Amino acid sequence: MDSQQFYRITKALADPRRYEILSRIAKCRELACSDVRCDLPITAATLSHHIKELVNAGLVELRREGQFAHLKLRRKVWREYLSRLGKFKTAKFWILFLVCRL
Amino acid sequence: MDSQQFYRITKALADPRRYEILSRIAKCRELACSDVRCDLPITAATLSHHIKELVNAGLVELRREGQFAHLKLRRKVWREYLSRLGKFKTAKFWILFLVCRL
DNA sequence: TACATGATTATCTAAGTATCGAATTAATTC
DNA sequence: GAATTAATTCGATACTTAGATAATCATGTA
Repeated sequence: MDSQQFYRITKALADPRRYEILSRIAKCRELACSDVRCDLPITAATLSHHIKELVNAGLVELRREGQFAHLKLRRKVWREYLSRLGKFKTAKFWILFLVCRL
Repeated sequence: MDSQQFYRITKALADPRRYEILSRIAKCRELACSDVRCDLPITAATLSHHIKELVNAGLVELRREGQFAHLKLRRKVWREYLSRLGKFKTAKFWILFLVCRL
């Protein structure tokens, strides 16, 4: 995962509504746009905008079938993101790292 | 960690510059503002603004000592955040969860 | 006391963006 | 073909915010 994708994902998560949308998608194997929106107080246009951001970030996969757009979380990308986010390298880490290479 | 703090943290991470700042703080046990800024192309005022966001989010602890403000990552909060972020509850999870409680 | 240094606050601006309504495209159904 | 439904695109609006400058506060030092 390159820096650009990392930052796109971070930004995509930063809007609570969009995070909620991602969360709904993540809870299912696959979900249509209309089902995502069902009880959210936003218009279809707004949802479409959020979906585009999530797809651009590489977090969500979109499959068209007839009138419907089915959404799916790209779990591999999600795992990669979590893994990268978790890794601040501390001073202790670097000392250990260097010592182990002696 | 309540929802409000969760969203504050998510927002705090969403600016690349601020993430870089957090990253620098995380790499040390403690760091003064002036050391954080050393080679960043931003004014002290801007740094101060970012620091405030990080402190408000509960991610960074600020300790004053004379003229200096020393910054430290609150690692417990960071771990809690990562843990919460990682947990989308899938349908599979809920089925397992319910079955296990029979 | 005067000066220097680290940090904060206040105010402003430019850029970005969440949201909407209206129009549009595309597939389905009558 | 006409009507319906799912989704997208466009343009406008309202709000947020990263960043700057200038002024201020607080501490340390000559």
